[in-house]
Amino acid sequence: MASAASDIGRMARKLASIASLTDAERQAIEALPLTVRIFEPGEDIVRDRDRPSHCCLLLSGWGFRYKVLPDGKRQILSFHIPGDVPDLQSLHLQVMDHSLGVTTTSSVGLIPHEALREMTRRFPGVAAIMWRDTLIDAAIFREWMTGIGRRTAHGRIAHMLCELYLRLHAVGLAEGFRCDLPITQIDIGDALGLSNVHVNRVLQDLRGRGLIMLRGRSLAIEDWSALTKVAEFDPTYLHLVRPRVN
Amino acid sequence: MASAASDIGRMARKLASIASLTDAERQAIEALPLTVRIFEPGEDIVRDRDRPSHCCLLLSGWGFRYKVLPDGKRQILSFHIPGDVPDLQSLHLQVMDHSLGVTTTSSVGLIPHEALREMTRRFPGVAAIMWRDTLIDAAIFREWMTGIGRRTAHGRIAHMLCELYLRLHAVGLAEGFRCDLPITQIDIGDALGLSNVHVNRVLQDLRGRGLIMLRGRSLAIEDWSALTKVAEFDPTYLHLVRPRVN
DNA sequence: CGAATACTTGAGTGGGGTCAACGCAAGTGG
DNA sequence: CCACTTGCGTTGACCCCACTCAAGTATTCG
Repeated sequence: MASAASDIGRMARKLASIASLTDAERQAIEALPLTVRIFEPGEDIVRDRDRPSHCCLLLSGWGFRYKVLPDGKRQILSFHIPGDVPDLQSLHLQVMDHSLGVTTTSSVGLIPHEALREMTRRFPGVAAIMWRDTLIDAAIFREWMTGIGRRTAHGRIAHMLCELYLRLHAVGLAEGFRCDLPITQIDIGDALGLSNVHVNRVLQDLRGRGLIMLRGRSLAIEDWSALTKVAEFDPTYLHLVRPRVN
Repeated sequence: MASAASDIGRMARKLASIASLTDAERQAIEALPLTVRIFEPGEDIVRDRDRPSHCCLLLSGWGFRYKVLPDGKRQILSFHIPGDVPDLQSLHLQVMDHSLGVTTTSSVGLIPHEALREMTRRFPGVAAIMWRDTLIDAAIFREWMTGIGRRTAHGRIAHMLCELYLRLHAVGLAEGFRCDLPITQIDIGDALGLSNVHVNRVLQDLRGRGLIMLRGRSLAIEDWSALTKVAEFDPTYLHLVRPRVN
């Protein structure tokens, strides 16, 4: 099906942004079987303690991984954009230690573990790239941890905006320092260990200082250089093959 | 060399704590070439931005990974105990995005990337287990992130003590709720996003309430059940094959 | 156009930070 | 074997960043 082929092409494009793919490898990826499902905000794709038999390729919309503490506090662990496979880890960790949800109506392609395993057997190069993908995932966790532990609220928020723009840019989903940002201020707070109230005040400050424009779900970075300075942003940790902003 | 064989046996034991190994796989691991080096506290094994050609197997002592922000603030990302390969990721991420140091005089076995790659080619099962190891690494990052972002200082510290004891126990380095804890209160603070002053006060409180005994570098957990309660500790995220405390 | 959800603003508060001083133990070297 | 140093642990006083609570104002969507 033409639509399915182009759908899974997103995954190839994502992987190509972090490593180089041979034609054979790209074809192997594009031959993966895919069952498409739509998820609505509030719905979980996978839940804490599940034992999934598929991985989820995000085709459109945004996903996020999160944990909920006994007292109801939520920590968002990562945001995911089209092309990402947020639960690739489930290939080797049977039990989910967190949940996976969506922030907007999203289209998700389910890929059976068995198909992925078969591909890694036949194409060890793809296995290495997928391993690399999960390692970059971990590198982003490390950077977030550093932010939450040691950065000010201003630094954390600025840093997150820089990261998201760069990741969107790397897969062709942002250009000219503009992008969609389909997440609420509550989400941002839960991702950065802040209250929504404080997120709001900091965003207003960043707007007031002319660093960003943010209305509704649309972000424009008006002064990239100043924003990266506030964020102390260094993109090394994203391990992109071509880490350019424009 | 007999000593080298038993040294690298630590790695096999560690991997056996998170997955089952066949005899052939265990032998392949034990055949890995190893150059042993001693590191002193304050010395770095690998530095941010390095491009290592070896991985480091920790043989004795404790290691830790960390980032330093421009203003000098330090965030410790993980602690590592004998049997761990803290920079396994460097096999697929050329540039280090953080540093690796030791808290005590430590003995480290350097394994050439090429030897590891050769092993993954010949033993895809070992490759899968090492991949799994890096995934558990990431799972621990997620749990720490959640702690730093959403737990109180008491919860964070209690949680860390539970985790470290369980990991030591899993590789046979702790028994009877007692273990060495060769890290300073400054280290704990830098790991959990707290000041050393506050770490000190919380530790005193935990001692005063009879949950732990901590003198010098030796920890005894006097009330495991109460400590896990304060920590809201659930070991699922460690993905141990046999997650028992005793 | 009502209902829900997100965003905004203000006032008051507290957990944990900072600063500074001191105790104590383990080197270390003369 | 003692004087000096160094690093870690401990304590007190003060304070601020970010939280909580609460109420009001857009948006969005059926």
